[in-house]
Amino acid sequence: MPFANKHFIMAYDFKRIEQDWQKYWAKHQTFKAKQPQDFSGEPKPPFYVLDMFPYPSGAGLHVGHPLGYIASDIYARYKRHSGYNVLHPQGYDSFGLPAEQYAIQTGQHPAKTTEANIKRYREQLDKIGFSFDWSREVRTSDPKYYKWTQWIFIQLFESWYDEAAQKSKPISDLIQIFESEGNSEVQAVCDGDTPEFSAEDWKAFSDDEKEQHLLNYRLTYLAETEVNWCPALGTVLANDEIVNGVSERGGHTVVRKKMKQWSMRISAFAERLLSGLDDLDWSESLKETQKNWIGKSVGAQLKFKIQNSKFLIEAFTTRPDTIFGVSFITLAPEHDLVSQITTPEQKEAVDTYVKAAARRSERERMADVKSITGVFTGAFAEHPLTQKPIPIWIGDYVLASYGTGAVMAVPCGDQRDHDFAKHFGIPIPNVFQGIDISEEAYTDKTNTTKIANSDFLDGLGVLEAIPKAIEALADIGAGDKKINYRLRDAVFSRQRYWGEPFPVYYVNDLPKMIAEKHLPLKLPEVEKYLPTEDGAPPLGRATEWAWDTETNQVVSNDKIDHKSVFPLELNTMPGWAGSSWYLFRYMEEQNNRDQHIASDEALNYWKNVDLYIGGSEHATGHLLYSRFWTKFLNDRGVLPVDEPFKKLINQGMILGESAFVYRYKASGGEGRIGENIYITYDFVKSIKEELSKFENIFIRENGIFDKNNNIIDSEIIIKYTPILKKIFSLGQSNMLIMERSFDPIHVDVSVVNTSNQLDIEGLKKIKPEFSEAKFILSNGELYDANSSPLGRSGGDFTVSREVEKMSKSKFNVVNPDDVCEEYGADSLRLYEMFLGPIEQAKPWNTAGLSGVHNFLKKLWKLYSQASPDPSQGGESDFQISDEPGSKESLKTLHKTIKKVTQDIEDFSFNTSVSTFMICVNELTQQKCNSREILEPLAILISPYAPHIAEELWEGLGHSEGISEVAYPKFEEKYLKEDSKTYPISFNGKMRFTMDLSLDLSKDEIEEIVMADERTQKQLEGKTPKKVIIVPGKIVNIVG
RNA sequence: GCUCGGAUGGUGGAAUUGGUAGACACGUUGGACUUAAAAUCCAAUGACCAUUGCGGUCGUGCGGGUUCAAGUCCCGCUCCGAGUACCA
Repeated sequence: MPFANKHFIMAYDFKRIEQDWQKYWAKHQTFKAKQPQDFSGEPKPPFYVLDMFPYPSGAGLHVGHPLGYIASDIYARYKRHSGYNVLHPQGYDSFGLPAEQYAIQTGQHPAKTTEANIKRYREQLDKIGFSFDWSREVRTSDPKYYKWTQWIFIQLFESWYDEAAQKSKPISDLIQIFESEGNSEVQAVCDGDTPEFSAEDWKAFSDDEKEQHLLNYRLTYLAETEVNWCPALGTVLANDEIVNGVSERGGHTVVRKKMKQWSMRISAFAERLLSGLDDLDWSESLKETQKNWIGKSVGAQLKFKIQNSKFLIEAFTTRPDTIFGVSFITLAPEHDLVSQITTPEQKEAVDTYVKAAARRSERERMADVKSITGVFTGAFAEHPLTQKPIPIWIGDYVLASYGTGAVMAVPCGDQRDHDFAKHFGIPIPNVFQGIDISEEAYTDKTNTTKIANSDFLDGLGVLEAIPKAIEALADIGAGDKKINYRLRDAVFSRQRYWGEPFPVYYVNDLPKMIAEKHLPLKLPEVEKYLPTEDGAPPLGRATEWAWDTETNQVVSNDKIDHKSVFPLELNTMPGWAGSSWYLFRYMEEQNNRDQHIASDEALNYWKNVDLYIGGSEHATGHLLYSRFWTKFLNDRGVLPVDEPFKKLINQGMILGESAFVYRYKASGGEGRIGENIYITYDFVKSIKEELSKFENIFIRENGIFDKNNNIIDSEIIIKYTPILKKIFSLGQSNMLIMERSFDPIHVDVSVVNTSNQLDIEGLKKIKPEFSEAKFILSNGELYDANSSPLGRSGGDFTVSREVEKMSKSKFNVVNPDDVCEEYGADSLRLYEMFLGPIEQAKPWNTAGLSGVHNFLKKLWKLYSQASPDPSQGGESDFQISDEPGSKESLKTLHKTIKKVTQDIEDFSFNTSVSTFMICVNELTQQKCNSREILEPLAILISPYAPHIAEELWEGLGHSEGISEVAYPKFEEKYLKEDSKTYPISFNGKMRFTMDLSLDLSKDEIEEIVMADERTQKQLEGKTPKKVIIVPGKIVNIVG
């Protein structure tokens, strides 16, 4: 902490207390969850509280990370007090890109850095006093763990999806069906271009052909998918690694290119992923996000013949009723047919366009609605009902990965089609009765809209026309009803080193699985973590990366003979592989994990996560993938549940308050002062305000002028003239100052105090580039390397602040270790909760910590009237009376029990901290030291501030820890009120209050209120029109 | 662009089912204690007007609406944040 070198003598010695109890918990394994077989008598009901999987980054934890952990810890501790056997584990999602990037830069093995990062994470977590059961820790990069990730991959490979049964089934079942009846009848989810075959055909296929066909059905399969390819780096980039269309590292061009990759057939589960949401206790907004992501839409898939060609274009539409309004078709530039149907005259234009489109990211294309681009292919499709020719265009607003990559464009009914048609002068036929579509499309879908100019659909409402149109199209084989999902199959290959290897080798280019008993297939060693020179993934650098099918071992690549030794897969799995099933691994204890994900007893006992807390940024990634894998593993009998997380709470982000110093930048060639002058923000702020009036300012020997050479005589300028002259005294007689003369530069928040003053020497210590810098202080003095830091003449140097995401690169990270050091873990825990609602984003402000810290001191005092000085080795001197609590104190206590219990159930932790503050303030006022009150209070607060609670509990004379003591019971009788302070309002405005008995009837209240002289004064003799009385709430007199 | 959130004093936030806006803290100011500082305690603190006192007007991002009563419900906007399919 800035400038903090204070040693207070405090009665509440949090350092000693927190260390002692953290040791005690570790020694007694206080938070170790029991397995069902561990209970000798009556078993406790299970309750599973889980935090989202942390990635152990090199930066360590900042105060934003523990927010969710503290909330879940409070809930877990509360559940222990309420008699549950709580499973509250923690582990690491330890595969990932950052470790690999670091490995590329430094050559260090990612396993090594990951190990070090985990160690640091653990130290930081331990200091906060979480009630984690560490005996069950998992790490995704541990071969004992990823053995089972690989195993699940194999199960997916060995499965297909039976659409009729809505269930995944073993692939052997499908083979049987193929043998007996071919594939024409089976309702299986498969690739769009799967050809039909009979039982005879099947039997006649070679083994390789059979395998080729089965790949169309397997739940994980190889397919051509588009990736962001960076030729210069020879690798595929994440969208994250692309900034403004070029690679973040090096700024190289990125193009989209097709690559053969593993995919997961998550789309098969779309309907179940959607309907399963209904039974989940998740926030409506999160469910809504998933619903929209899955994107179910009902419509028709239409086929358009292409004139003079054997090809068909398939397009999905939700508006088959507008079929007579089609005036063109747009294909995605990547669409397979583009090269086949483009006419020679249009070839050049189309090729150019396709190339340009490949350079734009999908997101860019989606976001950009303003520029309308496209090219005519020269080809025409045929309208299925009118046989009229329809021009085929390509346009980058159509995405290849969405639907069929083709749009049947109806400009009168869709705004983008309308814009496109207008831009290229394509006709816009109107199919709506009495609607003007000359300016914009008409997108209303209600039945009151009647269809026109549409042959047999004329006069029908939209909702009646849709089925009729589908029927007509189906009759001539041009289309059918179809449910479409936006959700696409998930690409599962990564061209990375630091991930799970696929348990796959290739025979004749066809993938074969390594037998389960030979798992795990361990990650090989490589000399560099970069892709190979010819663009293969990093595993292409491994010299020992071939599979010997006779010895069932990884052997040297030299031995590859494609007879018994085959090449292994070079890609690795994505981050979400390990995190999609980790919750089930925790259910089993470490020593019983070899033979399975977890034992059936464990899986059946814990079932799924009762409470999951994590960020909403996982809404469409992790939370969808893990639901998918859970459903799959449930289908295949591995898991007893089909949803992973019953209740889910999203934690908001904690933002950082970045600090900026302002560097003077000489501009326009007029300034020759070094670039290393920093100016206090008070000054920059004032001068910037002035600049908004004058645009820029010239400083000359004879005064300060605006750009028209008029002397400026503003107050501020006069005030700052000495400083301005000082800044520029270094030689220039003619200086220009403009808005951009002051560059904000991030500085570390640790060298700035709560009054926004910079510790210049501190900054120089951590940032050597500032050692020669000159600082202009608020009193106009110059502070530089030559002037003695001790000789400062009272001037401050201030910074400006801005709320931003907390990140290392913005130097606004606050480390929880520092907070624990200065205020203690209990203060940190309380403060993180006190900051605001758990689900809301909020800025971190260290200054506020003293509030909760003071509260803990007051709490301590309540129990120990006169504690001796702990630095003298004094024991806590608790002053507890065995007298019963006063009526008042009992009321305070029970009010607190009621509110805090309700708050925990509602995850409203910030308000419970306030409630504790009110409670302690009241009890202090009441001079309460009764055991009857203070014992339940210690239990109430123990989920929030467990260390102090344990210490108080011990001080109260208990030898067993507090963590499983029964939670206090609320009793209504202590809160009984017999009167209420009524607000008396006139026309809705409160004017005064009156204490009235709650036994009074409406009429009695009215009588008393009307008789009051204040009422008469307000009414000024007038008779009120109406008097509204809500007993127990309010009186409103309407005049 | 699309999807999902959010906006209340100088700051973080509170406010049950529509019923006393600003609880609880931070900060600031003043005071007590002290040689002094820290710590601690007490008081004031939405803005404006009035003031000896009583009091009054405005006020929950903006513009409308419903209601006896709106931070809360409805309609239309503005700005900010997250996600957008290879960051985790």
